[in-house]
Amino acid sequence: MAGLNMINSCEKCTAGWKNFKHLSKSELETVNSNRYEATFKPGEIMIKQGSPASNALFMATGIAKSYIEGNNGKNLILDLEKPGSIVLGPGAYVNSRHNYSVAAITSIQACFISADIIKQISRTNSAFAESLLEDFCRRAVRSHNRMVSMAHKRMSGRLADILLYLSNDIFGNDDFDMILTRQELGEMTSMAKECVVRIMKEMEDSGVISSETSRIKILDKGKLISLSEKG
Amino acid sequence: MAGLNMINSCEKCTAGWKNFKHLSKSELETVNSNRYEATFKPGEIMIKQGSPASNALFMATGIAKSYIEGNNGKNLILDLEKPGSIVLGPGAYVNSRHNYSVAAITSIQACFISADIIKQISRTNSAFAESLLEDFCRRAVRSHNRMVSMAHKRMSGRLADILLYLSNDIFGNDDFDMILTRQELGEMTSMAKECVVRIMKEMEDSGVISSETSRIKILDKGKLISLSEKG
DNA sequence: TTTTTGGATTGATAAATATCAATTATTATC
DNA sequence: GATAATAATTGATATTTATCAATCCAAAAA
Repeated sequence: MAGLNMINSCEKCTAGWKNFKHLSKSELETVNSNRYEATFKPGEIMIKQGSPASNALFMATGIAKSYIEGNNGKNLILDLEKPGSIVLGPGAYVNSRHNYSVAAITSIQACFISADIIKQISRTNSAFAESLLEDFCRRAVRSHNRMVSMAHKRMSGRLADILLYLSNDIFGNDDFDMILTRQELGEMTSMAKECVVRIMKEMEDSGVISSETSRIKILDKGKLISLSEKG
Repeated sequence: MAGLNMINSCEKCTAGWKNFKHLSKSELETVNSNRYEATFKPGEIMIKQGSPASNALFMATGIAKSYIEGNNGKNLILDLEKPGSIVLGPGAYVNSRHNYSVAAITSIQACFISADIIKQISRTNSAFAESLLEDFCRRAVRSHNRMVSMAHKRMSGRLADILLYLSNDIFGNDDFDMILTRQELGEMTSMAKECVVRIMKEMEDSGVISSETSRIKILDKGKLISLSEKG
């Protein structure tokens, strides 16, 4: 199954899930021989909400979105997934179903890793188990921050939060490709796509960002932070 | 430290955290001899956001609220805590700080249990560690549901969700004391307290509930569910 | 290059929600 | 039980946000 550019083995994987550092050679080899590489084109669904949570998804390259499909046809983007992180939804430990979907934003290389094997190893390797706990907890903290942002802030504050997230956590750069559509930005901030456009225009008019549809540059991070804090 | 009515020892605790069933006699005794009972009056803060996450809080009796204190003086109630559940915020595994506060709604008996001891036991008892994971994951799933409710539903749908939660998950009864103030209902649904009043009045006028300020009765659960689904 | 298609944008308008200012219960305190 | 303090309620109004209906643009396909 190996052979693509970056992924020859878990051990040599340039994206390497940091939790794997807790694994012994033989444990890592177990994972390595039970993984399935896959590539995805933008827009393709990688994990479907409601399907059996039989696999975790390791992100080797590219960016994906985790999102909940609401019952009225609306989506809520929970988070973006970047290389080096593993997507093992909490459903794996609750009802063995994925409680959200994951879809490729960019082209993606990924590995499916059996959830059973991850659970199995976590039963015999406590350091690995603890690192799993840490992963879930980090997501919980982030999820709480998202909730506060959405519950307490008006549109400009919410959009500021997402732009700061993209800049600080996803790209590590104030100048980046806007890989999300206006619609998706809305699904991440709980606002209509038209409102995304309008608020971004306001930000551009006031010199906070420069925006060229598919490219964003943060010109005044201080102002953006203050928009976020003002709410 | 023991001696109050319900709590003589972890082993005999009538509220018993179900995860403790995975503990050996001696592990349970370790927990038992390292717990600190406390009682709280309504309104008292049990865990303060930002403080060191040195203890988990086990709920023996009563109801508490977990809530995030936003920076503009607004609170967001994340969830209610009821007897038998343990409150070990994700911060314990992220930055060793509580990332939300917990306060008593009713009178409460609780035990503080050292977070270090819980972590320690989870390192040697994998079944217990897995049950901890399950707890965190259950909360994550619930948190996702809350996010969808808040992001996709209008006020009546959000309030319907909370009333159903109180009825199904907290009291197990369609007729219950409304232990939350209108303000708190608002902090749970992201709406102004005046709006809570108005929507509840609408529900009463349309025969969905009967409401007497501090007592709620769900008269037509079908309609309430349909309000929740309509969004 | 031309056509097609889906996303982006704009303006006008409607709907939802918050805020403000009183007023009226309720509950707690003396 | 009288009084004070807190919560609930109400109506009027302002703000925020969503929706609708056209266009406009830009990338992909023919």
